[in-house]
Amino acid sequence: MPEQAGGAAASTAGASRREELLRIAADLFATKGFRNTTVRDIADAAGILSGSLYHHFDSKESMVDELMRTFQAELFAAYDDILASPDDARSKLERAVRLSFETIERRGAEVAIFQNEAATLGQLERFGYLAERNRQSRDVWVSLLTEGVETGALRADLDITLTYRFIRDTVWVAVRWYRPGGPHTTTAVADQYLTILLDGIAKDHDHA
Amino acid sequence: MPEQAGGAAASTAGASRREELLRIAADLFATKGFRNTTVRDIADAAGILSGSLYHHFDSKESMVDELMRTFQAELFAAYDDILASPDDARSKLERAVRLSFETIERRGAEVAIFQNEAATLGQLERFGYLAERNRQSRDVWVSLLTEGVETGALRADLDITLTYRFIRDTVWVAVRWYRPGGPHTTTAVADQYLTILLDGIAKDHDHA
DNA sequence: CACTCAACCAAGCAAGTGCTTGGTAGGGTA
DNA sequence: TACCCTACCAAGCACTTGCTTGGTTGAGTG
Repeated sequence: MPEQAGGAAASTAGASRREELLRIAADLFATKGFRNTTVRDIADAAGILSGSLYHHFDSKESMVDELMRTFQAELFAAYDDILASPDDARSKLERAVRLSFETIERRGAEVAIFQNEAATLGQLERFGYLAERNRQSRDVWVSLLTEGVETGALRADLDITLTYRFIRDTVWVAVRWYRPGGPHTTTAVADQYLTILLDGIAKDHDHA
Repeated sequence: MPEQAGGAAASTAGASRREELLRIAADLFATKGFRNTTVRDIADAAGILSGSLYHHFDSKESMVDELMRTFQAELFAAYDDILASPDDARSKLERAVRLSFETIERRGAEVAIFQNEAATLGQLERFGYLAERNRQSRDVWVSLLTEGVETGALRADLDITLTYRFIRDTVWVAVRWYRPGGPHTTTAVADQYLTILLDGIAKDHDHA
């Protein structure tokens, strides 16, 4: 009788049922939005009834909560790795950029959810850590850029704050159009962006 | 008796009540999202009851529809101006970038709504023109970039499609953080972005 | 003065929403 | 055999949501 199986159920074999449901929810949150996704949507996609979700999770809210917490923990561990490395500023900046595009590939749903829902969810006390993570992230980029300017690797006339925002916007909003398995690899995308970011799109006449 | 006036009512004096309500709705759609904004939210902000909105509009959906149609018409008229100008490719590209940031200042709510809801709304037949406008916009940027490469103003090794996406993402997503009356003018923001986009953030050692 | 009309109110309906409650099936374990 | 535990079902409650309907008000207009 339980041979319904809506759609994306039998994918992750070894994972627990709970993780399986979380992934289904993540994909729906990412594509339809959190508020716009009903518990019945999630249940349908999993092939169960909506009430059965509450055997695994306290609430719909705690599903995003768990998704965001684990995602942020993973991401900032990677940031820490970069910051702790002995590389020069330019190399670390490059690594940070590449990390973003790779994260979009590996954790696309989580990135999309964070991009689209952080402002709304952040108003709830429970999700206060999202704003805190935002500050942390800004500090990472600003310190890398500042170090780059101070060591002479980057131009001295940059507005660090604006530059940070431009970079952050571009590397994360790419989640809207980047598709794993599509025409571009994350490496190709990162290469092209780093080329533009570092040297610009204008033809350098003085070199020709 | 009608001295309720929730909040942002008595702003546009000469405007008709209808336009006033549209603006209130636009601000709410932009900050809370379309689906996440209820007709009661809009009515409260206008100081009336939710049912009274239906004296002015057919539905909540037709409110966004009207907002998006007039916005797109205005924006693409400006694009056409740029395309029709006799300037060289680099100047036209600069104008297109500046136009985006200025549009964020003048029509911030509409830009935010389009950025956040186009994917969701676009699935409805009624909003099919949003996808069409997206294609038009891409064509504008791609043709400007292509002309730039062909005339030698831009580097020949650019991936036009990726470059287009990077530029589009950065100039439009700025609506998330740019605040009119804040620390930066649109001109300052556009100047800084054009500097980075054209010449990059790396220090050019060959010039020193 | 009779009439019109834009703008609104008061009340409520039908559909959808998150979540609860009490129960069941079936595999493992003492 | 008796027990337990995970994963689920069936039904429904309380609330929110977009929208409808019939009526009211007050500023005009012939």
